[in-house]
Amino acid sequence: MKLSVRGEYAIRALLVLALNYGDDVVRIQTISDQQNIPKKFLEQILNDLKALGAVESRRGASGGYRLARPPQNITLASVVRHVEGALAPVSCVSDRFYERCTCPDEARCPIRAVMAEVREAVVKIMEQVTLADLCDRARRLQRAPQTMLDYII
Amino acid sequence: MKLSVRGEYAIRALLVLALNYGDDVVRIQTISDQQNIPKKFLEQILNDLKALGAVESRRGASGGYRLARPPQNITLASVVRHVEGALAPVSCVSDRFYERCTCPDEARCPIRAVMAEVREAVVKIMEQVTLADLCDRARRLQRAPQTMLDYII
DNA sequence: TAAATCCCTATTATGTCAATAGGGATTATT
DNA sequence: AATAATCCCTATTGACATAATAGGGATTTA
Repeated sequence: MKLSVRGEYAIRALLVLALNYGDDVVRIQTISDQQNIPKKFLEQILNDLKALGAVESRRGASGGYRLARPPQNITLASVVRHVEGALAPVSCVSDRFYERCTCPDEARCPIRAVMAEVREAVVKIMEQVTLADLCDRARRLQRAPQTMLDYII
Repeated sequence: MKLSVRGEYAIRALLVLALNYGDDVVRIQTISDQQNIPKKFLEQILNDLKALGAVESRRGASGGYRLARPPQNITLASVVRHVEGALAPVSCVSDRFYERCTCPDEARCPIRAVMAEVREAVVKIMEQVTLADLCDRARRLQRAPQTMLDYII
């Protein structure tokens, strides 16, 4: 039930780009510094996100990355599915990454039914939250004084 | 966002024991056959579940395993937490398996806030569903004709 | 006493993950 | 034209986790 470090880095990097949406491109080095992400590792991840159509890049001196689409158009679900794979806790309830499991009768497996509910709950959140939402939250959290934050989570 | 094979085996084995709750003990071999689980691997898992207090065993000829508590008393959350660890998608939002992440400001991390929501959604289901619920579902699914099952998921 | 079980530890094979390495291609600036 | 700064691409590594196997020991029943 875990997101890999790679997936987390991808979201953190996209958040930086989303916060700079409309401005100039952002260098890998900058993102790496701001977010404590190993630069070379981040290179791979950002490059991979181009295949998703989430980011685009400019090469050469004063090059960098920016979002290829408006932030309200990029969901967490699409990002995680692209860099990690299934959102479902077991692949036998996954829509796009389905694999048969080793249980004797999949159609009558009660565990599968529960796992399908878990999947739905996760997907519902991840498909609904966009990079624009993350930006909103980030800005709201930025304004909140430290003493308030203790009570939010 | 994935359950390991080990965790899946644990639940499948416990389901078998729950369906036989009140009867005699069940041999590893029987569970292994019914559920297509490698016997030696299953040994380790069941033994580990004793530490959780979920199962107890009788040794020797005509030995085997049975639930140590009523099935309505054993939640999926407790099982998965014991054999796998955190239910949370990232450890910085985990209650019992908390670990600080590498992001610059955890208290103001908007990603963390979303991940906390995902955690809540998963925990809500996993803490509520017990082995007794799985038994109910199993029996209901057993009665359903094949043609109905196509429409359930 | 023999057979069937659970019990325990060690080992292995495989794969994944996170990161590093090393250079190539492109572009802006001087 | 030269230089420096960036992105681009592939390969490799080291560490770790996972899934399983192996081999015997302890216990109980028949």
